[in-house]
Amino acid sequence: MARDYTDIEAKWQARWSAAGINVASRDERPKFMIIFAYPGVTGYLHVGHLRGYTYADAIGRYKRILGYNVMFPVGTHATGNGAISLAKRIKRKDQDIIRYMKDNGCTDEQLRGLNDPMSVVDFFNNIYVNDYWKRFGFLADWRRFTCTLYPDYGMFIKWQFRKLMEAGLLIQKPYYAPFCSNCGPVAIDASETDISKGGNAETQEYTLLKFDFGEMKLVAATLRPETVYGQVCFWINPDTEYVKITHNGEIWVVSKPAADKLAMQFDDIQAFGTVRGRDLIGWTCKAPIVGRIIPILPAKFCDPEVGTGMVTSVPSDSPDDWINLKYIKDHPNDYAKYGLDGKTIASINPISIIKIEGYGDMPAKDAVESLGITSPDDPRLEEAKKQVYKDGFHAGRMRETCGPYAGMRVDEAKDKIKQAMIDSGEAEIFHDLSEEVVCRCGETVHIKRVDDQWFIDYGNRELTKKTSEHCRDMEIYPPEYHANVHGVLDWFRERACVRQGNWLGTRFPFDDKWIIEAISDSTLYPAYYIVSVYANNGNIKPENMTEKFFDYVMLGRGDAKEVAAEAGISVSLLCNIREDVKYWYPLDINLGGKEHMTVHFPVFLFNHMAVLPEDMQPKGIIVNWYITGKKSKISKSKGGAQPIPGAVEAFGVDAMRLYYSHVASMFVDVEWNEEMVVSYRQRLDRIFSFAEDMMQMSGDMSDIDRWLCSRFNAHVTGIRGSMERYDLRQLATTAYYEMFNDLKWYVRRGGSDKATINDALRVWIQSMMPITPHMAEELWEMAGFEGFVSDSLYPESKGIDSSAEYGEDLIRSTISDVAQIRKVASIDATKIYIYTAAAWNRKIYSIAADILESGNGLTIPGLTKESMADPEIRNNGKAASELAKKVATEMVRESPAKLHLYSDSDEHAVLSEASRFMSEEIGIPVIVLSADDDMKYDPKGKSSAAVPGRPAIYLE
RNA sequence: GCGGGGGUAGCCAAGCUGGCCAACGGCAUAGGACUUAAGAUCCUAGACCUUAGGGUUUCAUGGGUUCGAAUCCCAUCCCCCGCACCA
Repeated sequence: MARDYTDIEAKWQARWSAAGINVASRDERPKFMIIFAYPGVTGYLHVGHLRGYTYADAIGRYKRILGYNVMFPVGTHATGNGAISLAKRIKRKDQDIIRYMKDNGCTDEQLRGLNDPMSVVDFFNNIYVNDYWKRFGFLADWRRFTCTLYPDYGMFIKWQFRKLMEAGLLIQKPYYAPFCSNCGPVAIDASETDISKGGNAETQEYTLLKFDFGEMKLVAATLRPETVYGQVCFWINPDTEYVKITHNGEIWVVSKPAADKLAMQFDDIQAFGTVRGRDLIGWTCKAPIVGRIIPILPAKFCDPEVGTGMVTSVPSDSPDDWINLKYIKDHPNDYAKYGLDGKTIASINPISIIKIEGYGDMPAKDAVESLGITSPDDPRLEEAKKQVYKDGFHAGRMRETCGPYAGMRVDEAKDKIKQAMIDSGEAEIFHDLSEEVVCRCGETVHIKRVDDQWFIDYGNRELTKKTSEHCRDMEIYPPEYHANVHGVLDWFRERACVRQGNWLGTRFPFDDKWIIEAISDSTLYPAYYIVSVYANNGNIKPENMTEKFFDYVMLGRGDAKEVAAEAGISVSLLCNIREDVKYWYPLDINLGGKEHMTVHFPVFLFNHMAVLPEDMQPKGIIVNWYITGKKSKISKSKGGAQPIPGAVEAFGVDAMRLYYSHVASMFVDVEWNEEMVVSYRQRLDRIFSFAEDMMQMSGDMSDIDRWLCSRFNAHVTGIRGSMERYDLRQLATTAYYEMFNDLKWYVRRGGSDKATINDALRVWIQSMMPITPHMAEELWEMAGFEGFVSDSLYPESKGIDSSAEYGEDLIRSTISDVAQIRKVASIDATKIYIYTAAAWNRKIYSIAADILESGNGLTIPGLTKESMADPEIRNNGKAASELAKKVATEMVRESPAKLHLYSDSDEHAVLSEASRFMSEEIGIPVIVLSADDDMKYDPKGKSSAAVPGRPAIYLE
């Protein structure tokens, strides 16, 4: 039973390749261009990644048999520092990485070659193409393969940026970037590519509040500038040594780490002295905005590493402040050593500033008390703080103590108060990370102000509007994303598009010190696949790819002769490429994982709109969800996931492709489950054997042949309809279950006609080809069909034979009714009598059909009256009026054609024909009689219950 | 918080432009066929009740719209994801 799928796969992959059916060249057919969002080259992929890629191939294959000229190109994205850090780690023989590489099949010899980033990229490019995509039977046009680090690709990116500049979408402004003093800019993300600690850190915006203290200013950093009206004291860590710095003509006092951080964000910071925390305590300072003179108190919780190491105190709304102030008030004697007298301490009283539903005057107090916090060291203070902040920010209103802001919503007041203080010189803005971030080199990462950072202006109103409008006409799946993408586009603002430091990528064309970052160089690239084939075969070199060259081939700008001369290529080549672009673009489908919904897809759309004309805008997006591991996403960096070569070996490519396609819709995460894959593989085994058996049959035509043809025509219509929506799961259900079941029923019913079987097999194999192409080719060949099924043409439906289907349904439902009666009545029958309905019954259906056709509407009185006009019907009196009533109520929404099936079908002939079959199925002799037969055997008078579609049954 | 998605029978998972739905399909389960046996395969059953093909109650919970709702509306509870220089 077990087949060698590996051999079958290899055989057909080789034949496809030899025949070049994967190659996409311009011709007269309509085109279809599909890509999947290329993966970043960051290591080995696992079985989950192949899900989306497989969908792209299956869709491409389906379009191919519909007669489209399909282009399915692939590439990889290697921009960034992934390859750099991988190469570094291999070079320094990092044990984790060596083990990871070896576990995935990398040999020692290969490892030795992987000590520079480009070797790493080439190594993985090779694996992706050969071990993954080709191994999965993809009909991709391999000649078009490209990678973001190829020089020719870089020329295209430079051109893209020149066009963005031309469109006024490149802007420069200051930017606050995570920065390592050794390595330059670093990326902070959960996968921790650049850093060794702090992947979840966020950049936070602090407001620096300046408190007059003699000629100096004590500077506190706060995330809640709206609470300044509640300031009643000032916290300083007595054990910290603070530094004095000058900035903008002012003298500031901040912690030493804060001074260093400030120096990265302000140009003029000069440190010139120190001041001990304990020396400041007991004095007073003047709070901004309120002008209140407040005492300086000691607080150990002031961390010199956070903010400025000084904190303004708003006990009404800050649980920390509340509990600390309470502690001091309760233990005034402990503070005498700081020169604080009890009277001063006692005079400090919180000021109520924010009204929140469900809280009293002092939200901080309520939060602290409801959690039962009594000590300043309680770790639950963090929770209390979050709760108060959250409730206050979203549900709070400023009280009358807040001057001009009284009555305002807190979220609104926050920005206004902050801005007012900045305008009056009482505050400035400072950026800091929410937790410690450490660079891979060991240095702590801080936020640095970059003045001349380049951004792509995705906030541009006109661009957003045009892009958003275009999306309405696109095919975007799932539909939820089609609805939601507008929101995502609106939400986009400027986005930093270049960076410096440890980075592989294309140099920014307007300033060489910048390198284009990883999102920005992977948005317009589908168009480049049209050109890459000419770069790959050597017809055109990177130096030929001038701005005018791309202007001509992408935008049709300029004069062919002049452009060709300038670029140094022939006019015919130039025009040929231009024709290719006109033929292939726009892209029909860009398929990618759900992680792309908020970043890649929007910028993909924006860049197309910004650079290319109306008729080259993308037509479709499909988003696929993940295959996950137990409990968590199987991550390529974590290892341990099922490696692809092993899985392919164990299950076979087709079984995996069927698994991806059928186990769930595209739009839901699925937990990887080997048993499922095995069960799909078994289904393929069964289909294989069954199809082989069918090929051996050579019987005669019978009624069941009409039925099978009709069913398969319905399936063809169904598949065509589902695939309009790219619904591969429905395709799989039809091809691997419904069609299979129908064929089994056909055989069970004695079907064996060679011609019918041939037709059915042809369509069946074609229907399976998009998902299990290798098996399909094998069967196609065994059945003796010409050429490749991958290269065949899918038929149109030849129509439905509803009377054949009606007859077959009648037989099935009769068998099922018999079974049910036997079960419920627990009768041990020895013979079964089936009575078909009397002719007058059918007449009523016929009359009902006429009424429906006339458009008068089917009603009980209407049908009864017309029926009773017929003497034969009237003779049956009550039974007739009952049936008329039943028909009128049940069939009121049916089509006349359906009613005619009831009235015109010769049920007696159908069931008599099938009586032997039914006897075999049921296991007891079945005798078919007609209610019209006066001489029939009918001891219990059951026959009168027979109606069309439902013969009477008597068990004896 | 903002934005988005979801809760379906033992498990996974379709359906969700309202009626063809007791609800596709798979896995697991039970009965039968085949077999010396096991396995594989095939058929049948599958919420509950029912001695004639019938009935009753289901699609997170509670309301509502409708002749009719898993499907539409409202409220509640619970789960998941994205929030930027990260592809």
